[in-house]
Amino acid sequence: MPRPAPVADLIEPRSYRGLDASELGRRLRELRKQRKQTQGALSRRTGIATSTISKVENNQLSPSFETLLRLAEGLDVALTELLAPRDGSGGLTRLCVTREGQGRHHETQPYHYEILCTELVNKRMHPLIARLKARSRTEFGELFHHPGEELFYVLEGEVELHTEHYGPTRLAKGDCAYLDSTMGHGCLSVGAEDALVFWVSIVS
Amino acid sequence: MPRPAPVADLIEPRSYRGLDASELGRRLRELRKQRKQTQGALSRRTGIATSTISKVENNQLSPSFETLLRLAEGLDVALTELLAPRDGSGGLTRLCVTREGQGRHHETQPYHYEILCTELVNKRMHPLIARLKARSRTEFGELFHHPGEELFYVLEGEVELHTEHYGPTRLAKGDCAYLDSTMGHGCLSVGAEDALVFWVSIVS
DNA sequence: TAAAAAATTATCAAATAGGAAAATTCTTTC
DNA sequence: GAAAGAATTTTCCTATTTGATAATTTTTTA
Repeated sequence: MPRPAPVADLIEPRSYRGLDASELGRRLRELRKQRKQTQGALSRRTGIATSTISKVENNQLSPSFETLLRLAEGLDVALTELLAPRDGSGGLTRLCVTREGQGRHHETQPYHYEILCTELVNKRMHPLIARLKARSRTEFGELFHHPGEELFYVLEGEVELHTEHYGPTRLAKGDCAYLDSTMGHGCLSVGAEDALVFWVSIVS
Repeated sequence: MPRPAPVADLIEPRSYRGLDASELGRRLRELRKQRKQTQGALSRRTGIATSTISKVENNQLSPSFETLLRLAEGLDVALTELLAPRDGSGGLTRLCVTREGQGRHHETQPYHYEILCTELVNKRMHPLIARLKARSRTEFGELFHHPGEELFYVLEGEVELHTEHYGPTRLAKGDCAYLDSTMGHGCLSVGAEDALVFWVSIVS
């Protein structure tokens, strides 16, 4: 049975600022106006009564999932676009720099991790540098698997990437791999020295 | 006025596959099981009756926005995570490898890009290698700004990172920076040779 | 500015969601 | 494998949402 990756535990999930119940109406009206649609037009496109649309826009009722889906479709937006307007205007500008060797170090069986930019919480991607200690498939143990995606770039040494659904692949310095983390995966060092990779992971 | 980054144009927006009405139940149950919660436990956390949770899980009713919000909160996930599971949690296992120098090359004024893992669409992160051509702030021109977040790791040379809200920062080989892309930003080479960075960007 | 048209909101009946508790199904324990 | 316990589903009833239509407000036109 695959085990969850230890990184996943170290990574605090991104705090999401979605709409709260009282903002949905404003948001719906905003999108509709943007598209220069009237309630009537939106009603025709979605089959939802104008009276209902009015009540939603005025936060007088909490529409069902069905209704939300039809509204989003009628506005030609993804549901997430309706419910979680991308920020950017939210304007929380941030910057974080980690100098070579100054990350937070963390030891696991097959990898030594140096986790980078840990001062910055709420980031969506999680960069780290991993030194691959395992040198054989058996030494690695069970493959990791967890929700999300990850990619890595080989900085030093030679890597053998093992996954659940593909044959082992060799990667040399300068090579890059991208994979779906739900698929069992794990990296070994196969060169003379332990390999070093720059790794970026995104959860769920 | 800041200009949008040319990378943004090259990156195909992540194709969003939202849930349709009949998938919500399965999705809710999946998340709940993942967290090893019972309907009873989730009920206690959210104040929603187990009977209601059961009906939602079996697609016997279409929960209101209120209820959706409370369910997401009780599961400790963003609403979007409940409603729009990323591919990958859907178990579409994928792998993509790009060998050194084999990415898609793309020239812009301040950067030469080599975009990696382009065969894989629908990925959330976008890795590339950038050679920094600009050597002064004026040569760079307007700072880039676009929705999303990005990080980079210095592979060669010396980098000066300019941003809208922070003073310029020098980065040497092995250093890593993480930033909010909505803030104006741009990198210069300040060493003897053009600097080379491994860059990862995530849009919206 | 008055009248007409369009858009939005209020009203009320019908349909659907949501909760309490009983009934069932699934797990554990002996 | 039966009994006990836990988890889930069903039942039944109340609260809320939804749609049709009427009333109101806003916009357009003459």
